[in-house]
Amino acid sequence: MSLSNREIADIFERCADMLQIRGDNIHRVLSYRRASETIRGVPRDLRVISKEGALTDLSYIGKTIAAKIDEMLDSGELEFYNRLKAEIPEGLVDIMHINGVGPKKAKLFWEQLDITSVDALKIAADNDKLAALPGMGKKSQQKILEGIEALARQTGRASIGDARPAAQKILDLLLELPEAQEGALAGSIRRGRETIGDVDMLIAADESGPIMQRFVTMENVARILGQGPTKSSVELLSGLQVDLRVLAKARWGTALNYFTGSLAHNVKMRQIALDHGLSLNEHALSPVDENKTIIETADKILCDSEAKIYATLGLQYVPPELREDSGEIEAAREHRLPRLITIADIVADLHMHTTWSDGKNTIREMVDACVKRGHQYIVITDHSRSLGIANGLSIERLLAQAQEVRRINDEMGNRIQALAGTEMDIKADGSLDYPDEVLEQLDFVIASLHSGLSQKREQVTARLLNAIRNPHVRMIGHPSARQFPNRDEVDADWDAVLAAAKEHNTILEINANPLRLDLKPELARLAKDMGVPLAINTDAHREAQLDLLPFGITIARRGWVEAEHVVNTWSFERFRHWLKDPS
DNA sequence: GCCGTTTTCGGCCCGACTGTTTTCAGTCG
Repeated sequence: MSLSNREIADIFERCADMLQIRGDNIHRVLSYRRASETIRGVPRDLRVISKEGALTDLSYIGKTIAAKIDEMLDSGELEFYNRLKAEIPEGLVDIMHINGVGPKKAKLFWEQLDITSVDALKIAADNDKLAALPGMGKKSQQKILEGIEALARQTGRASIGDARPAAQKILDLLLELPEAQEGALAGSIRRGRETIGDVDMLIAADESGPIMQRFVTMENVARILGQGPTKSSVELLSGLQVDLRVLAKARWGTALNYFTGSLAHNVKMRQIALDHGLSLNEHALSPVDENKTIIETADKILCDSEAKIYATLGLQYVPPELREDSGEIEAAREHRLPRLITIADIVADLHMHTTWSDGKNTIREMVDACVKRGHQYIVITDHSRSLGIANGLSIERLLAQAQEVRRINDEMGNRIQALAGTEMDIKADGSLDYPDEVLEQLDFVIASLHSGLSQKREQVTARLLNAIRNPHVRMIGHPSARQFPNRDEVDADWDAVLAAAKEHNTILEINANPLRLDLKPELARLAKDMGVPLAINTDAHREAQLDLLPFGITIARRGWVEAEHVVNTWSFERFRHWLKDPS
């Protein structure tokens, strides 16, 4: 019984928590945390990487942790973890995840009151048992009760599709105040993570009081987690936590950089700053002495833009989406960062639905909506006959729709090119939903997984490969079929899928719908590196969803993707020519 | 436990806020 990447990452994270409760060296704890994060970001199967003997090529995976990974891959267990569990009750890890409780408090409750579960902690707090403990008090006890309630409310991370607009609304509200000079979203929203743990935002102002007051008294605030002159935190009724920082405009660059993260990127930036004899924090770059202590008498370097920080440290400017310590610092040092794709590069949308299947707008309405958005060409791609729940098209209806699309295309003249296509099911048995003689009558064929998503790896991989090898299939839609928050990606051999896509020049989609965001960035980056053609599409089921493209662009940028890799940045002439002769 | 343009040892980012203290420890990001 072997373990998946995610299970291995989870175990290392729990090891880190337990080591921290035990009071181990914090840097040893951090090593396990970093290893866990690295593994979460690895798109390939650890089993394969292990066979290649390349585990220690991954960042923060050394000999010791590589051996532990191998142990888990071989036996499905980790002796080290089992020993820790015998020593430290696992329930303490859950206790540690209560807001306001860290390793020291968890250990205190365990040692003093023999508390080893969140339930037991709640009972102790209800019975006023915590307040008398050293370092505790009535307020701390109350905070813990609130933290336990918040834990129950939490539904995990929010999707960027929900969090980004909600955060922008709050920021816009605060920017109406006369004191607010400038504002920006920071943190994982600015980096474009698919899911958001909490919201960070920044406002430049000389006087913070009125802004903080407005912030904590917004009508959708459930409780105030903290309020100070430079930093305040609230929990919204939706359960989302929002942190606001207010600072002077002259320090905008260092502050925005610091609060955008990621943590790992910041750590490397600080190291590089120290190499330059400078200490980097959210306020400034400050000269340090040989003990790395800030020289208070020396002039600090204030940065009102992020560009100034990177320039001062001899680095190319790093776009926020790349700031994950996944090679961007090294590339910036050598000035070889990619020219990331932007929304302006997109000239087409190759995946959308209409009332012919489960869409809400007619073909003509969608075509007009795309003209309005400036697209040069689009493809109408309704569902195929097996997807009954989505009113999938029979062969007769499919061919009738193709005629209708071509008629409308003629009507449109040269305002736009509308092509006839399909989003065809890759059925559970691996066969395709329409025969070749039907597919050859269409301009563009997408093949997608919608069923049999929990099949074994060999089966799913075989289905994807069969679709990729079909000469009429030009694109695989939302290749991993994941959906936030609940549906995991399918288990497939992505090395094999990417290699086949490269060989057959089959496009892999980056689906822009915030529920999907699929390919995920890590796989998009692998695909790009291999030269697999990509496309960024909305999969719109109604006109308004045509505006979801920016979410797909963000994902592509996180995958280091440039415009050239994405076929729907190409002119219609080039695209049409490529369809005929993809080599 | 990881890492190296200070490379096999000796480092490892740093400040704000809170609640408990009465100068600071714990937590968080």
